[in-house]
Amino acid sequence: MTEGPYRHKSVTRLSPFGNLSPDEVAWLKSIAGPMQEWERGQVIGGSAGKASLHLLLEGWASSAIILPDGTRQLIGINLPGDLLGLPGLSIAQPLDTLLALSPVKVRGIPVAALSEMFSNHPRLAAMLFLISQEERMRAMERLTLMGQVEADVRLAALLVRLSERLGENADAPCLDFEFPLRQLDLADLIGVSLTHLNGVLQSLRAAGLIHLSGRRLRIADAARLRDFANIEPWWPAEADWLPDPPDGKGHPSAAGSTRLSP
Amino acid sequence: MTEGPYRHKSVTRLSPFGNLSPDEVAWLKSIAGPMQEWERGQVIGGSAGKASLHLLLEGWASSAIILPDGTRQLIGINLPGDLLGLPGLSIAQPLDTLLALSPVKVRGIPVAALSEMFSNHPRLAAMLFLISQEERMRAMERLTLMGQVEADVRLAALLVRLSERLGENADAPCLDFEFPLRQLDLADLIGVSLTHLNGVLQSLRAAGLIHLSGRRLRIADAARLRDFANIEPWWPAEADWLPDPPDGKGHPSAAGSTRLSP
DNA sequence: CGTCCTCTTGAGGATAGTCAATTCCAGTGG
DNA sequence: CCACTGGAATTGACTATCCTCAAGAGGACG
Repeated sequence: MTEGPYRHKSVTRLSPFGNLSPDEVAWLKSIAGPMQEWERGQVIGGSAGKASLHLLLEGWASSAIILPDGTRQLIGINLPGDLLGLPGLSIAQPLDTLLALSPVKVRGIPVAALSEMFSNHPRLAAMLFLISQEERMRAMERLTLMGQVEADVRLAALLVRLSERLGENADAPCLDFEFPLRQLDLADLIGVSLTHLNGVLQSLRAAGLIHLSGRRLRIADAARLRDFANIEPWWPAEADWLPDPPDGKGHPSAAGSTRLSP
Repeated sequence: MTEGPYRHKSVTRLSPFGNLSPDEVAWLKSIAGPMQEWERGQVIGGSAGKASLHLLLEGWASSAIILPDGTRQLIGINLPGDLLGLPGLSIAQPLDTLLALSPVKVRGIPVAALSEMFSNHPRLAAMLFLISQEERMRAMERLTLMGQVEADVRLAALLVRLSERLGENADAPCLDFEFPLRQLDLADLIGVSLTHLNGVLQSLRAAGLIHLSGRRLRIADAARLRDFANIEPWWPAEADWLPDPPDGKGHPSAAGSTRLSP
């Protein structure tokens, strides 16, 4: 029972890049603080403006940048297993705020653990590095969509990526799932007004691409939705360059093969 | 003379987070491949679609995502000292292309060097990790501006951040500098059409905020420009958690103090 | 049965895109 | 010295996406 939450919530986010050794798993289990819970709409960590690291165990969250006039941009959707707060480490006055998009459970991670990870667990550090690059690439894609395509395509792309991530463990997009976001959250994700988002949502519904009601989303026509969004499936890289695991189990060249072999 | 380029082109990008030990500097000097040059508009590395790492020595570059219809989004501006291509490591089929915005000089970095860095130079790895987080945060800010403010403010913000980065070494924004970008590049950076960008540029000129002509940009009123852009100055974090340098020179708690002490 | 949150719809207006034509300017060659 | 050339910058007219303001409807919950 103590193994369960770790296998499924935190370690799975690292394991796509290589199987973890027992030492690595044990260390990961040792660094997280006590469980905390936050309600939808609350700031994870209690207050904005100071850096903190949190491992998301349950629920959906988002990093948001809130402008002086109160408007906000949601950067992306964070799912269980994600490590929240890394970008804030790089800047003296953090720009972003961690918001709970649904009721969430998190565990704090002390920043000192990062130092220990880089010193004593180089392979874990490299995996975390890769995950961060992946999230950076996701932000780049969202930036591109924001600048180059219209709101309806942006919304479709957001939903496609979300269904892909939710289906990661099954190696297939998840087509029917709990959907805690409000329309205002979607509007702040794709950068349009609530009024306009509503119209865009209606058009996707009218086209028979999605069904959204009662906090549940069903993707009615995944092929046409992806076609409309005009994006390719997202495959993680084969990370064949990672350092050896400390105990020598498994060849690094075999790392990541579990997900990528079709 | 062999020391010079490294001090000013590659190592300066890492040193804000802590002074480098001789070992670290020597290792950094050993990993880069031969110098390559590319013309403005060319794809650094020769062709899009395959991951590669390059250290930018001279000129301006940009990571771009090019959509099937030919439109492109420039993610950000890369300056000498930047390491290009990191996000591409995380995804099997890279989304982005590295473009030369001016004539550039780069040196290739083998991916295997990353593995060695994580294993044998943990402090350098942690610094590179932090730099990546900083670039991720920059992408997040640009995403926010794209979604929440209008084109003229986006352009102002872009120029403010650029002047800050160009003046990093002097601890003050650079207000008068060579500016190799074409208006089409600016348009693809802030996500508007060339026609519209031209109008926005005119309005900034008419307001007396900037002077741009003949491949040179002068910021005429830095205070009002920043006020118009509505952004705070960007200060790197004090990275007081980095692992110790291998030879024990200098305390980690003093790392980064050189830039942040006013 | 009211209250609050959320979702929905409409009208008018501002921001930004497309299309098209013109000017400017640095090279380049006659 | 001057026409030719191609990239870059500029301008205008028209259209479309998107925003603001406003009002109303549905639903959960006390």
